Amino acid sequence: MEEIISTNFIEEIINEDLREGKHTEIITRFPPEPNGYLHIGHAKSLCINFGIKQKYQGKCNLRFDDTNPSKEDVEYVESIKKDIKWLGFNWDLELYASDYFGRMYECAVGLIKKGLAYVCDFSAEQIKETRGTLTEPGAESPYRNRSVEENLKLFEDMKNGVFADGEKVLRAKIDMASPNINMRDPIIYRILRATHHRTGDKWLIYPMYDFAHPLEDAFEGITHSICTLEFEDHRPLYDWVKINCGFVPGPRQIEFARLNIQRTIMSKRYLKKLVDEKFVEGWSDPRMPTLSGMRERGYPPEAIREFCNRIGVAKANSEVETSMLEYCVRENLNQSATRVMVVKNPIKLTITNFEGTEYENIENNQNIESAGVHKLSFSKNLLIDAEDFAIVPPPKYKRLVPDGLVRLRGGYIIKHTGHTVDDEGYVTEVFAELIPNSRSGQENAGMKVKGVIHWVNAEDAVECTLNDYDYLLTEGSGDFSLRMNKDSHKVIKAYAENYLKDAKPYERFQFVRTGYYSKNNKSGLNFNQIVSLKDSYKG
RNA sequence: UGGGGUAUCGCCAAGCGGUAAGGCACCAGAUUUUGAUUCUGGCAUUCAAAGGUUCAAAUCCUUUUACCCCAGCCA
Repeated sequence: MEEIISTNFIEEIINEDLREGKHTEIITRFPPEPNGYLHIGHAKSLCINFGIKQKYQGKCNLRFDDTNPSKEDVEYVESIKKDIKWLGFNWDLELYASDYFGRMYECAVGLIKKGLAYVCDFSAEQIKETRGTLTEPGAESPYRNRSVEENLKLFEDMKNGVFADGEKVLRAKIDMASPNINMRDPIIYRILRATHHRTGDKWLIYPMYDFAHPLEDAFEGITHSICTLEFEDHRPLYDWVKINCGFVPGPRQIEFARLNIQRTIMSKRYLKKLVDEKFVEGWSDPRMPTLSGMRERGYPPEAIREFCNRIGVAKANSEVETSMLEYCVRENLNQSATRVMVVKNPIKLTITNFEGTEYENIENNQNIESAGVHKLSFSKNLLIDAEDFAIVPPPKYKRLVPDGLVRLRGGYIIKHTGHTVDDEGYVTEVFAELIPNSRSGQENAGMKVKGVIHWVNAEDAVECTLNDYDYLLTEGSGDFSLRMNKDSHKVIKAYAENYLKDAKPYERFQFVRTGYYSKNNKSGLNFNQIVSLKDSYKG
């Protein structure tokens, strides 16, 4: 096989394994527990695992790690599948840890027969008490030296429902004095009477992660089992199970640093709390950092993948700035989104020297020649955004001012001639006259103007709602208390070009900000710059 | 205090003994009918710190420091 250039440490490991002839095909897996929706952190793992599949022309399985029925639900398996597809990945095999319960049981029996596992009668409290501490060794259980026959019988009884939940557990017999707490006779099977979303009430005992995971990987012939850093301490146990159940050399566990994004909640537990306590409308609320939430916002899946490529893979804990993600979204939308004019806070603009109706050709996307144009009607009754006219302009203001000139994007240059204000001093209507022959290509088109503003024809503009997604759910500085504002999700009423009327059924527009008007505050995404319809990204 | 990890620009991140890639952010300028895009230029004499080895060290050795993870019958 020809040498593959590696771009991160995981690929380096794989390359070395390949060089040493350990494998002929590389197989990875994405193993979510169906207890919540996928979020941007999972996207990183997805990109790593499916990226390896693609790079080495191997395989990547989707395996639901459903070993704890008390937390899992089919709703989650469906959402997970949908989100992975949306992100653009195709798994080879769709598997469930629960399909292996029988084989896992046999492996446990095998361990007992080898004298490497025993049934322990300790209560949860007793196990905790005898586990020792970080600095002190644990104490051996008095049940540790039961005979193989007795253990076999007891374990079978556990399976057959002879005992109550928590009455007994199966433990691996390793080393209660190990400095690695995971090796202090870890529990590998517990009794749990809960209806499993796939196996129903067939099983009363369920394997623990540390026992189940290496077996799942081994059963499937996974070559590289990629997980996050917190499992580094579990690797000795992973290998212990693998070896003692007879899978040698078997899969190799590799750990990488999970993704953290500045001020973004990335823990399933807290995301679930937000959903359960109705801080949001659900897992797919556009404020959520879930893949489905991002889909609702109009984030293209390609942008998320690009983000994952750019942040890289390493073992150092890090926290990526949100500007990195936003950049990827902007970069993609810049090349794909149809530009549409939208006025979010409308004031009337009356053109005093124009009658009738004309049509302007609006470029769908200036960055793509083939994107074409669409028509926008023009009349004397227009709407512009309140922010685009200022009686007293702030410094460096580039839009309409009293007696000033400004270009209506895609149309004429206009000159301010007057305006009216209400009792509180807010502008209610602006009057202007257009400069004849000032449209693109015409003789007066070259006039110097302050800037270019958005507008819509009041006579046929459509009302729409926009998500003001300034607000991604964020944690308060330094703590995870759920004190974000419930109202932080603004849905703005706005007016858009009539062109959008027939676009597609939609409830809300998503828009992306490409820069704020204020120079020192342009880290966000820009309102009237790029508009993408969320439906265009429905996968 | 036991064990396992990690430290390279504000944020990610290459680098694997031969004299600090790249991206984001930021700054300056040019183009521009989106204050966008695009384009050009600037942004680590220094790699957590201190010693040492070497002609040569971010890379090797020693010591120190900081941060992260582990005591669920969760994953």
